[in-house]
Amino acid sequence: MRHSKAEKAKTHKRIVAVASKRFREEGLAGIGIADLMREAGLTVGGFYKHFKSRDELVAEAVGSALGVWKHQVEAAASGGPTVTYQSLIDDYLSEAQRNHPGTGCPVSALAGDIARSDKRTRAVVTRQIRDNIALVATLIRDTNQNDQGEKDKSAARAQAVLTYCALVGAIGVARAVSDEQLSREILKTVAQLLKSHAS
Amino acid sequence: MRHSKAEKAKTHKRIVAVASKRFREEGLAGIGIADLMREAGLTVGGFYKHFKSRDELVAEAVGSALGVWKHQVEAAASGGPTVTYQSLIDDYLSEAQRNHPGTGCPVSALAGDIARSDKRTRAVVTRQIRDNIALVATLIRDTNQNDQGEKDKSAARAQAVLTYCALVGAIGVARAVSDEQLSREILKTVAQLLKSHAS
DNA sequence: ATTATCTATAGATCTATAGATAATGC
DNA sequence: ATTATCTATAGATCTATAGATAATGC
Repeated sequence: MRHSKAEKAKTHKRIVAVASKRFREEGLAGIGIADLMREAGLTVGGFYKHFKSRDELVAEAVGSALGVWKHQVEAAASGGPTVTYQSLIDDYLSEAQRNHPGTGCPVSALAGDIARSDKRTRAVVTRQIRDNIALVATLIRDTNQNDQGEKDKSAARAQAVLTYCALVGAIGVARAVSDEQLSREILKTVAQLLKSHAS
Repeated sequence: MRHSKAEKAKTHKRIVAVASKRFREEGLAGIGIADLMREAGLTVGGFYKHFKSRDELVAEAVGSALGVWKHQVEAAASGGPTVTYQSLIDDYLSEAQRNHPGTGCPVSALAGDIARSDKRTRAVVTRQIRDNIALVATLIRDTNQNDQGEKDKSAARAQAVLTYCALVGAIGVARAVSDEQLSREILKTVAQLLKSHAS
């Protein structure tokens, strides 16, 4: 019945991974502990040896989701010249991302829930959002290579803030709308305008 | 005990008004029927003489919230030259709007929940979002009075889509973030860039 | 006679805890 | 001895329904 400490750590990660996906799909209040544990191959009773409360899992799962997302973008960005500001936008606003909130950016899927969450969750999210905006700003400055002054640095940050918000909003609205045509128009239009504004 | 049909209609509106506010504040799953009825001065038992199910109230409350929001903007817009594309942005991205989701745009507060809602709710939302985008496009064309061609019409619509998504995203992110300074930077930056891009 | 509201409650959740079981770790 | 997991359940929800009450509406 009992597992080793190393096994427990693995189990812990599995619970967080399941929660991180299912919270994005169902909302932070949309799935219960029993269902999450079952999907992780466990039963409800073991939950509280891993987390003090449900809210603690929420904070960890949302933080993990944001961390994984940022890590993917960073890894791709440092991997070579194939990932750019443009490709980030096209990827973020793709129909695949829209159709699979469980593996996408947690801010777009959970912004409303996060705003209503406790201090810890919001603190984790705040740190990650700050990093994400900085990352977008870097991509923008990489795109406009001839601009290097302080003025362009703050302009790049401003554009990064707008881009980040527009991405989050566009995916959110595209998912909310039930008309496929309108949904696609939103994704395409926002992607196109964001790309043209940066250059 | 029993009220007249006219009274019942008033009661119905009161329930929808309370739900419309509280859903935006607490999320679509965040408040129960008993609490909503109590806030409307009623008890839980009477609920199902007004709605076939909780989901029916959700659809009606979200639709009502969007309708009221659009009506306010339209009424202000047709009331005189004081309401413009610029003032809409400043109002939407004000700290007052950020701090009071219960009376603000329901899409920014509930986008995630709406995407997970049933067909009826999403159909209502889709219609209203379409109207809202068209409304923003009209305001943009009023701003650039010398542009009247077909080309500018579609450019105005594209800009309206971006603006709408950026507004929704910016309020959502500004509410999620717990650092007041970052939150304010987001609101100010997005407002400023949106206004400068339109002209 | 009909019905808008009430009180009360059935049945289905969901979070958190208690206590048993069996393996790890000292 | 400790502890990671299990089964079982207490206690607090929440949606929806049943049946009573008293006013409207024909």
